[in-house]
Amino acid sequence: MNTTSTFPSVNEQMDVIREHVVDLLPEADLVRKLERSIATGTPITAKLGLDPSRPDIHIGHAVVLNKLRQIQDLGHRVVLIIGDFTAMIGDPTGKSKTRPALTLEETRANGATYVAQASLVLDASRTTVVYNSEWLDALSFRDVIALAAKYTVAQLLERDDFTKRYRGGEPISVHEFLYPLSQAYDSVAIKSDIELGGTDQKFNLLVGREIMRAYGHEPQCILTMPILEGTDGVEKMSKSLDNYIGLTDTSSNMFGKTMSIPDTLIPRYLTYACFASAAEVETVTKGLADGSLHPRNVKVDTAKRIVARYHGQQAADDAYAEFERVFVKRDMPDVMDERTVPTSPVNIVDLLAALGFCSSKSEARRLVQQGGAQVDGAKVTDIAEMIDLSSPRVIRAGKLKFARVSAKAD
RNA sequence: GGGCAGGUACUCAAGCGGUCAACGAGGGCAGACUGUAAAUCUGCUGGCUACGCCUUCGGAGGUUCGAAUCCUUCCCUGCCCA
Repeated sequence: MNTTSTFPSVNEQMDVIREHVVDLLPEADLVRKLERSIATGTPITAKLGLDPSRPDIHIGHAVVLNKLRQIQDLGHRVVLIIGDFTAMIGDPTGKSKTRPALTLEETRANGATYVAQASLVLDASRTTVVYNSEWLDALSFRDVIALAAKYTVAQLLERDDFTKRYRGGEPISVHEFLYPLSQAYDSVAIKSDIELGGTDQKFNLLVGREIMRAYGHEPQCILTMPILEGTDGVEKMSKSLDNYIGLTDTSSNMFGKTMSIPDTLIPRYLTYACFASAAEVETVTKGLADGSLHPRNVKVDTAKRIVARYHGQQAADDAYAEFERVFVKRDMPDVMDERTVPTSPVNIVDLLAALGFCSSKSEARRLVQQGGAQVDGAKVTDIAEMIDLSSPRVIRAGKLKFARVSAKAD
């Protein structure tokens, strides 16, 4: 391996790493690590912990992944830690639906899915994937107590949500206190130089520093990225809130979802989903404020860039054309799911439910009665209407759901 | 271990023997208006073999013609005392 010339200068690296981050602590330590990295020709290790109970990645996660990619492009390496250990335990309180207990197979499968999606952003050649059960399973109860002895309850209560829940009289289980510690122990295990995460992870990342020090390691630096708001513009992007843009969403969906974000979010998306330069974002923000730029056009541009990032420029242009056709000219989409149903004349309500467009027949009934159902572009408002599917018809439910449906040929 | 306060639909939160599938708010969905934005307005928001039926108000029993509402017991949470 080549040595010192492999890496850009410390200043250049710091400029890249610092861009768009919320916290980078402590910068001086990172400078020192980078200097040593250059001197020894050794890449630094950047850590990211992943929760395998939710393997779907969206562009909110991609904010951190993009930053990791930048660090990789500087010549460094990334270690993805799949948190299979905690995922296998689940949440003993049974109160959190976000942490169902997974089997070993599930954590492996989800981990693989996660890595596959993360690879859309990361440079696989500089990425290592590890499972934290590897070392956490090996700890004895004695080890755990020794670990727990290195941190105090007062320190743990500094964490925002712990404080709030404690003050608000809400339950906090002991194992929840242990999670930050186990995550910190991961840092010890892989000797990370820097750990990345969303701003909501800041506390946990900092615990990693303390614990590393307590185990005689050089503490990691921490880097946090903002939590990107979901398409509703208020809540953080998440699968369970269904306000997310998935990395594997189709180009049209990706485009459409981006178009539905509130205007106020455009600069955020431009910055964190497109990694546009601060100068450009500044220009756009100004343009939007003084009216010289139309929000809709800026949003189109943003949507195109997001789609291009994951599907390529051609797909982005196509998605835009499609969007124009369907939502501006109110025409039919060019491509849509082809579906078949077993019987031919079929009741509209049964059809919508069978297609999965509505989760129950009652819901389908409501949709029809409220004028949200169309067949070949014509509204169907009678819940008793029978639809003839001997030839394919285009079924539309609400604004977004389309399918070309025919009766099963066999 | 003792005392007190609680556990209601996606969330918050009313209800305290029948008129309760359960007020209200938020969220969500649909429609109008738009730029698939925001704001606004309207309707809907447990399920079904629908003018009726079934399942829901922490769990299990019980009282009653009838319970989310009363009783017993169990589970869970918070606070205070030990």
